[in-house]
Amino acid sequence: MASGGLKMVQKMLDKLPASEQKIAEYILEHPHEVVNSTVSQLANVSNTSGAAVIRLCKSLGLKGFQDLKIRVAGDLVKPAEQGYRDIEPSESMYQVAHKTASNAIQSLKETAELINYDELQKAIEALLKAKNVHFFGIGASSIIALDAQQKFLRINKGATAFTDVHLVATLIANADQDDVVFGISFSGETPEVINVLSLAKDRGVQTISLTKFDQTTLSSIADISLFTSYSNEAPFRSAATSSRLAQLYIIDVLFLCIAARQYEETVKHIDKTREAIHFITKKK
Amino acid sequence: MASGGLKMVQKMLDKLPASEQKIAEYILEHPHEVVNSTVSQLANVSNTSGAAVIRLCKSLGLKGFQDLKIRVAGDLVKPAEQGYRDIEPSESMYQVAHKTASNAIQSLKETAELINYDELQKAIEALLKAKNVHFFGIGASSIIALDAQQKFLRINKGATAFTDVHLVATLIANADQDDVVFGISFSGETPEVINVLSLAKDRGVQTISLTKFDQTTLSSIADISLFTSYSNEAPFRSAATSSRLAQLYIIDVLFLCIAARQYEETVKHIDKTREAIHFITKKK
DNA sequence: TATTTATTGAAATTATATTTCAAACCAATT
DNA sequence: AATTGGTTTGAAATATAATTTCAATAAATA
Repeated sequence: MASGGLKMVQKMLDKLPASEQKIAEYILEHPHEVVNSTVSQLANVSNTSGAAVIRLCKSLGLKGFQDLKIRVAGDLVKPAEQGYRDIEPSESMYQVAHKTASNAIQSLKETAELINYDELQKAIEALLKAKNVHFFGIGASSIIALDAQQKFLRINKGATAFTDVHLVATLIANADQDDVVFGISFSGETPEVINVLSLAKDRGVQTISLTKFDQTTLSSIADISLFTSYSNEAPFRSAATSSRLAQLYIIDVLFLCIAARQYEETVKHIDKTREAIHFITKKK
Repeated sequence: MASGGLKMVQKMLDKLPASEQKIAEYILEHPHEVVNSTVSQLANVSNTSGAAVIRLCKSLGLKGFQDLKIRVAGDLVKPAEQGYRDIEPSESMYQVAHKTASNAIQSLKETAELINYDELQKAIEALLKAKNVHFFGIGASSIIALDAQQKFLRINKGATAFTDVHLVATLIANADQDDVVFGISFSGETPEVINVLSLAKDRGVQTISLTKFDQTTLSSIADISLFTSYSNEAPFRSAATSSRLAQLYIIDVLFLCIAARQYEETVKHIDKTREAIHFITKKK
């Protein structure tokens, strides 16, 4: 469970202010020491202050210093991971199939580890309360939005997934106070998605973002930010393979958490959906 | 490094005084909670006192409570669990996230194992030769079709993914001899998809199916059949979670095999695509 | 240059861990 | 049954650590 602390530190390293960076470097170099030290000890060895240590924890999206220690401790017992491998010219089908599977698995594992359960909790509460959820993504992310829409409609939650910015603007303009706008963009920098979330925020509509784990414009705008694992893009993966599975995975987790929270009701809705589809199909 | 905390607790269990034993039992039953709680929280939930908690730590030969937490955290980082498990009522977010991940991983592994490389080879040849590929799926599978379309368009392969049966019939009526109709249906029994593939076959257009691994109507109709792992449907998974990831995985494998076969060309097309998107985005 | 904005660590505050200690318990002995 | 000596216990006191606040400073922007 709790782990991935070192990965978080690594990822954020060059986006941090100087003092936090010094601490981050120390952590990466001496993870074993960190696990058994206190805030002020860490402040000392890295020539900074306790406040900076706490700030670093928060910058990483963690609850506090304890949380960081727990996660780093988790990293230290884990066997070395396989890592990502890109597809190369004239590779055998067998190799392609296996690399693809192991990249996907890697990505799922990392994404699961990176989940911030406080944010997830907030997202679930917001989604439960909302009358309508407007999913919005463009390009590859539009597919994630559609998938999410399908899922939520099945449990009788109003959901939209248009890709037309004008339409989405209309929806937001008329949105209820409890509704949610859910922006999806792997890079977190897609202008259309940023605009849509900005609009929503301006109108006081709640926003959730789903981006790669990073300081992205989108995640900084959103009230609640969810993340998938980040992996360096290599030419072929850029056509979005594992990253997309990770996004779908997060959607699944949201859906299933909500489903688990209202178990009986969900089962009922899903049964109704199934019957309805059966009815349509038989009719021909 | 730091781990084995749970083992220590287990070993000592019956040598401990009553109050410490209660705490030890709680730790063994709820290790996840323990990792994120304080001395007094643990004292409360186990109906003892803070002092007893500290005494337990010392009894185990540890330095203190922090040390215990770190070691338990280490124990919790275990390799992904095996097998499928359905979501149950009022499950914790953490459990949902991990069950979902391990189900997905399991499904991907199985699907990779099930690949028939002769059929895959045939599918790749057919797709390489085709001027246009018509992906067709309904409901959850329509999303897989859209994903496939996006991928193939990126490498300059004509691709459609309509859900309107009339439109698809039109496309097939006018299809080239080398074109491919690609039917997607997890159950393999969706009437619309069966009809579309039947039509294609009747018109002498090549057909590929993607279904669960089973004797399905769809796979028996298709010239080339591809499969994802089959797993008994439980109420919640029926909302298609892992099965859909497995379908996307197969699409990825197809795409990447084709990409690997025409490496230079693919890289060129993907670069062009990226530039085009960049251009559109900048324009505003 | 003036003005805002971000970064920083010392000190205050708050939370948490640990120790102390008197009371309660219990088993063995008279 | 009463006495004794050793355990065990948790409330309260204390010590330690984590977190927040805030004013000073540095960097960016106008």
